[in-house]
Amino acid sequence: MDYKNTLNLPRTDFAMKADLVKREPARLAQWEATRLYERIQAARDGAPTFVLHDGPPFANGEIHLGHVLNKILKDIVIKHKTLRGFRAPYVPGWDCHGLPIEFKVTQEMRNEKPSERGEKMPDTGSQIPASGIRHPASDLSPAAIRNACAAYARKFIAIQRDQFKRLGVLGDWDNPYLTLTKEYEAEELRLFANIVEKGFVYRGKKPVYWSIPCRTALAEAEVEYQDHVSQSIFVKFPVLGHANTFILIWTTTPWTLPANLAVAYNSRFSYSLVRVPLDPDGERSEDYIVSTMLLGTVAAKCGWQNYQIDRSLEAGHLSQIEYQHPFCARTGRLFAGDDFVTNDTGTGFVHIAPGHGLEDYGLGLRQGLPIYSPVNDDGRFAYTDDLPRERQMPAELIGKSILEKHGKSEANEAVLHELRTRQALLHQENYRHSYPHCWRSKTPVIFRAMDQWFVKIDQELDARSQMPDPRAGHPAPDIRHPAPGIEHSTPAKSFRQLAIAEIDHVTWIPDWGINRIKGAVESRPDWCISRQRSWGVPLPAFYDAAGQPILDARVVRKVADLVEQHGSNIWFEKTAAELWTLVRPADWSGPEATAKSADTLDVWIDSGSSSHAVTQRRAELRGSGSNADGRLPFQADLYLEGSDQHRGWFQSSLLLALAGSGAAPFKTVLTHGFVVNDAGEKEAKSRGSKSATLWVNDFGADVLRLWVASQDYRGDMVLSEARMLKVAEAYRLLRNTLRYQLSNLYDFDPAKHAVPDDQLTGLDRWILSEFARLEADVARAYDTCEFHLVYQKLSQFAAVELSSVYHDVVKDRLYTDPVNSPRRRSTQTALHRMVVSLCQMLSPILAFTADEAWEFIPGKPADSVHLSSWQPQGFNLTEGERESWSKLFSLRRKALGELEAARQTKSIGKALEAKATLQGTCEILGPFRNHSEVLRELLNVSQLDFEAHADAASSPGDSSPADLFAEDVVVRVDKADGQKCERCWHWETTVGQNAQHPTLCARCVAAVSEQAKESAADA
RNA sequence: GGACCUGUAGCUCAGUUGGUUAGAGCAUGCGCUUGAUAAGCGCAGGGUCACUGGUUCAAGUCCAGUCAGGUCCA
Repeated sequence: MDYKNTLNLPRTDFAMKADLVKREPARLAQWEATRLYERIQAARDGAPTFVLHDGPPFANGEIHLGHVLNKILKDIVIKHKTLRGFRAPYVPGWDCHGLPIEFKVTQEMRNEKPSERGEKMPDTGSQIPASGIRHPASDLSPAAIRNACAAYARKFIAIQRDQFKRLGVLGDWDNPYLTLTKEYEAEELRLFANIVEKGFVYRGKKPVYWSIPCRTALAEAEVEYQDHVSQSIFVKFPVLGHANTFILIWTTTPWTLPANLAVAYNSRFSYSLVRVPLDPDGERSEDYIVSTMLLGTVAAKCGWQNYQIDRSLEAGHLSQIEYQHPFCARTGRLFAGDDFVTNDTGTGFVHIAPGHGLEDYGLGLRQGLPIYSPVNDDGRFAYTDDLPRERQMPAELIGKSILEKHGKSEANEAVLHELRTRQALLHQENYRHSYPHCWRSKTPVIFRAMDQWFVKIDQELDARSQMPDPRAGHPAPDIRHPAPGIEHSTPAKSFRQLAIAEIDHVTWIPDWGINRIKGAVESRPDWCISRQRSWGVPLPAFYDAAGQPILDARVVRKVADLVEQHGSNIWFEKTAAELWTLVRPADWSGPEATAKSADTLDVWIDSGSSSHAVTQRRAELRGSGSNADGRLPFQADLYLEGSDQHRGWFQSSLLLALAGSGAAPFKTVLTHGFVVNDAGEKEAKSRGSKSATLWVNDFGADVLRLWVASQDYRGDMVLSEARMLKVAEAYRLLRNTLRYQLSNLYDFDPAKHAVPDDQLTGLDRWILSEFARLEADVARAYDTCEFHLVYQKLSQFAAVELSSVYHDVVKDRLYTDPVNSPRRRSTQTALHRMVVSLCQMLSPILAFTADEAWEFIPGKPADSVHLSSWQPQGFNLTEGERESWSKLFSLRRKALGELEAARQTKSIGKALEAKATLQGTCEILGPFRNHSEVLRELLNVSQLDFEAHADAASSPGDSSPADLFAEDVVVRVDKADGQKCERCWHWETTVGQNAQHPTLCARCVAAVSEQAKESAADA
């Protein structure tokens, strides 16, 4: 007889081989077909909400690993919150405007239809690719560019959406938010109107990056740093009232000298007045002021011989000095610039041209200097209205071009000539450094002040910008902090201070995030929000006949209404007069508009407005403004992005929401690091890194998701082939754990067979108590968003408590006990509880696999694991149980050692061939004797014997009972008695005693007979 | 160059308010099993806790500096 058929061997259709690359798309299709996301939302109707607001990726190109990391982390959060019973909607978004798209599109348009776009190619004066952006001097109409950009963005939105979905990210993919929709643009303009109304927006002049060949301002993202050789020069600036005395300034941009209006020193440095002989006998000499620290190198470079230090000068002296510009008819003064005047190169004096540098601009602004930038759009010297013409540069310089050709520029040469003829140039050398270049033309960019629109950060808040505290009026015990309103506490002086105060009302994870955001807000200059671009939301300003700007909140709101109806193209399609007629307030008393702004808004205004354009506008996201969810209408519970967004989206969102509505748009902000390769370097396509989609195609989304969960995202996350192979190993461990449990539940119906807690066997009670601890740990790790701990806890539990202990031990009872034996059903009860909860705990991470396994659970509580809710239940053992398990496991460790030793000497193979004999005093052996069958199971041996010797022989003295175990027990391993039972493989002395079943042990004879009886009864 | 972050076995992570010979899983090696089998079990090896100084009776843990890597800025 083949007794194998009488065993309850495991069965399941849950495959061992994951085949994720095949299986996942099928499951995805099933989720879509059954509208899983919508069903989840419906199932959570009325539940407490948790709103994670999606930061919009740029709708440009395929997704990369950074996107993968970010979206999976968000999805883990959403799925976890859903699992815990929250209604956690996820509305994905895309950032659609901006130069990268506009550039790509205009390039394509030019390449596609060279004949249709007119033949006049502006003369750029250098070898610039014809495709370079030349807007506003463009030959393409804004409307045409905008339509093409929109199509381009939508194309990539579709591509990215499918790639995100493939990762297992559930969300409202049919209704994402796009910054290009008219609803979004309208809300953005309404928020902008609030900010205008409160007096935050002004028109001013500030240096921006300017690409001469492309004739356009560039954003930060559009410049790239490259090595460049500049002319480093030391220039004599005559000190007024002291003949033959000069400040020695240093610059690497000679062409900015005509714009010089001041000189900066460092008030922490010491300066020296140095007398330098001009001829060998010292008849004639000149006095120079330089930094004492740099005196040595300056002297060496200038070839000074026999110079003497006359005296030292401190900040107090320097601030008194006035100097004569070396070749312009004007004078200037010295100011402290401690932040940027360094002691490592130069002379310790930096020449200041407020129209040509950020630091210069800042200093100029503080000191009330004009933002003087005598350079035109072509990059040539030109007079401006900032200074009387006679105080500006000599006429010979006008028209000289700054753009370098073959490393030289007319403007630099002319300035150097000017200095040489006046004997003001003391030293000149090549200076190699990294310098910003235009990403298109590859030429060095210049800093040039232009009229731009700004959001003011530092100016004192006037009455208009005082905002009612949106949190006022609610007792709001749920809101952690007292309201920050100006009227409620010490008045904040500036918007910057207000923002920094508001940062304290937000939870930052990890906690150092607060330093990053504060640093960003503290150091940021006024926000330049205007761009000379087509692909963006129009900056809804007008100009009157005198060229004075008109920006009025009522007008902006009317524009918003127009945009809501027609889309923002209307701004570009209609004339200024037509627009003005449509939006002019009835009671308008200001000057009439004659022109409209051609600027668009910075894309950071786009994405930064999403708190209002999305969270507040969409019903499923909107905060109640009450204690129910503790959220204001535009507030989300969580923003989750890479740490680079402290300076980006976190900041723009914070500033806009605060300026417009008086509070931060998020309650918690969580940030993560970046994906790097094996060598710890940033992953980049240019380095030949494997694309995100390839990773998915090679390993499956769940393995990629497990990789995300496996590492601490607070630091950088290493992704490599080798690492993924290891994660795949861990995946298999988890999958097999689920498979083992499912395969032993094939005949289990929880409704019929579940055993109550108090009737479970000791071993099952033990594992359930361990499992309860795991659940508590995992729940805590999820709550604190430490997913790597979830991964560690789950995989270690699967490996240790389950695979090497419980699953291994329990096989015997599951396979060999009669189907309905209380012992087997007890164990199945435990397995069933665990597999339900394991699937749930894994489901935020292994979104596909957990749901796949879920299908095989008998009597599962919901259709999909993602519809289920998880509430960890405790499971308490009695104190006595705890104590005895602790003893039993300690003895198990010891016995396994002895069994291994026996295996080494080949006296046994597997443990079932062995008989273990415990030797010790009666007192010590007592507790083990009471659990002898449990212990035998734990050791997986066929027989367990006890040999007590006299207590006196090895008196443990006054040890407490808890100490009385393992160490004092000797374990002896022998070959088991009797013969191997064919059915259960135990060695038993009862084998051969039954005539009908001569190869079975007594226990198996009973089991077989019982089963035979049952099947007879069934038949 | 500045600000911030990270640095514990080959890999991923623990390491509670500083307190005995620094832990776990995976991987590796050697065995066992072949009724979870492209599975499972056991045992073993493997760490100057990045480096250097300091505080302390005692430092992976606190302080300072250095190095390497990252992010953001210049």
